[in-house]
Amino acid sequence: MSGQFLTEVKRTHYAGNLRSTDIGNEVVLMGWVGTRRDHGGRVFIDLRDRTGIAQVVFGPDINGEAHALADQLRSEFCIAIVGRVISRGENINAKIPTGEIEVEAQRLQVFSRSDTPPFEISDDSEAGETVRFKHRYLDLRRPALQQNFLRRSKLCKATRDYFGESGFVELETPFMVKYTPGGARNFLVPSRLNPGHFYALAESPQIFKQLFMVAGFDRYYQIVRCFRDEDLRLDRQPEFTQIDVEMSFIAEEDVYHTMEGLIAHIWKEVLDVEIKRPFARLKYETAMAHYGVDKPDLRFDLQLCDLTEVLKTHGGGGVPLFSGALEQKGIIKALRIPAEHATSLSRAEADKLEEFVKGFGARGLARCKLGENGDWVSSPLSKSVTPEARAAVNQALSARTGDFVFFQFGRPKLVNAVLGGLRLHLGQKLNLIDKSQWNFLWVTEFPMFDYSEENKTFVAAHHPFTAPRSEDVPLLSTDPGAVRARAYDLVLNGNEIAGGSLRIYERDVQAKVFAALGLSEEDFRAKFGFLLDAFRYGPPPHGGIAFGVDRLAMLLTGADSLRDVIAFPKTQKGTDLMTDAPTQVSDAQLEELFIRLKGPI
RNA sequence: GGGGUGGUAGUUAAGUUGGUUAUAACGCCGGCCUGUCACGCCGGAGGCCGCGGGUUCAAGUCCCGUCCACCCCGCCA
Repeated sequence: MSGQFLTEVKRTHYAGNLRSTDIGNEVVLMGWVGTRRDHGGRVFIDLRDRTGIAQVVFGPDINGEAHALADQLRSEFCIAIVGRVISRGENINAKIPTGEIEVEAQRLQVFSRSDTPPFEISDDSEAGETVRFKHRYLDLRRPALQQNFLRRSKLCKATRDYFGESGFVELETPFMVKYTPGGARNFLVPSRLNPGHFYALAESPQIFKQLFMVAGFDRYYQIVRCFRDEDLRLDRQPEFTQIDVEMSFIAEEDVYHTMEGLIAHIWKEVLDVEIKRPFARLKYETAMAHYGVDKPDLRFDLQLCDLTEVLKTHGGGGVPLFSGALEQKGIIKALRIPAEHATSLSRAEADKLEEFVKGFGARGLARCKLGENGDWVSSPLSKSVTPEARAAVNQALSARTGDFVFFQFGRPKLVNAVLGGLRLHLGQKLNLIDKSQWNFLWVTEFPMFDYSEENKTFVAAHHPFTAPRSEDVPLLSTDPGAVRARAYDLVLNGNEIAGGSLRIYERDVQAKVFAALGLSEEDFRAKFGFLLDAFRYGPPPHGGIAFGVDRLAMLLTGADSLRDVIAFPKTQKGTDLMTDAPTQVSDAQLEELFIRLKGPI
């Protein structure tokens, strides 16, 4: 019957688009029943589609049959309305865009009825994520979530338009690829045709996009799904989407310029916001020194101060903890909270910060408050510190009366993580962040290698095809830890939204990098032989970058979680509450794959 | 792998030093209502207190274990 209806009647308007200019028109709307207000002789419903809601009114004087049928309408019934747009006269609802009009229902078609939904389909709904994810198709009916996905769609369209007009070629790469060691843990896919052999799900199209450059496509992009089997977070899902880009015959400036253009285009198209270019830049080393992290949020200006040298000259300043840290070649850094912000930080709250930093693995959080005359009050440090050291520290910090100072000492990695985390935490807690800003920042000159304490070797910080800065190439054999890479990240308001590098295309440089990683050419041949082979045939200089689409969407929509911009997200344990994936499989399926489970689980 | 928070009606929450029949709001069902838009009024139904064990005369409440969800650290080239 409803099929017959649609051969006769077509939708003429979306509900949310109706305005007073439509008054007098016959319209056909299709959508879902929101709230229902039944007054007997007048029945009102809110008809919702993806554009918004319009009020529909039923009455015996308008159409008796429709009015009688409207009595049965309930939440989330899927219906069509044929009616006339009329003015609401005095009864305007200023809260909704369609509030000046309503539709007098001449005809009501019920396509399908609905069970009572498990939660209210509304932006005011207080239902938790667990129940919403179980019925995600209903959750996705909520206007706020629909707006997120409409915006995400605009983001993708803007991206394709920009690259299309800039001479980029959209190309696809395989998801099922060869397992490559290092980096993120891979999801594995067993090969039925090759028992005992496995594909990996691509953690990124990295190597394939480089091969596109070897092939001569010159400028490539793709909006592509990537897979990483690592622990999840608010801003991390096991499958996520990247805007993947690679270009030939370029240097860093070409990447920066082209990607700033992309960002500006996206912000203009999606938000109608003009983004100022060029973006600010910060060397990795400076970012770590001043902010303790490689993705600083520069919307507020608290900075860390390195006191290692100052306290060295004062022999630890009389503080046993400091001198102990210095003896073990640790560093000492401090975060100063100026008095005007510190006043809103009560003693109890400052105590709580100790618990906060312990989450980062800190033993504790030494702190002091600057009293009159620069003395340190309410601090265990005040008794032991020498007046000379105290004065020197105060000067290094430019500390004034009423300021709070937090100290951290020990291994550089820990000190920076703790104070960087504390800086961000206090920035939020003390309301120092200007939320109206879009603060873009290039972080440049990342180190080539991290030292792995576990394996006692250097490992690639980005990936092993990242080009070193040419002046640092000699250091590859003498001091790998000091080699800087031609790698860059794009940071927005403290979120890493993109990362990339120029790649190695010269055999001798690649060999030196392998050597620094402690890998023989043989090792690498086994793992990346196809890439090395490809590079024997005239590889162009090239480089690229990849953006996290989900994070971009999250920032563009103001969503609190990646889960609000991914249609069917997974829980923190990687399960799908709607489908129950992952599940166990039958013995027959395992048999076919030549897999035996190691029980019991 | 580690730390933390939570789990009570369809939903969101309250539940005191362990003590009668486990509350509320919204939602739902029935009735009434011609201007509501958080409609209103009258009536009603609805519970494996996450699961398992223990302590006790008595457990939503205390103890142990376990599962699930969320947040953070490690991890994410």
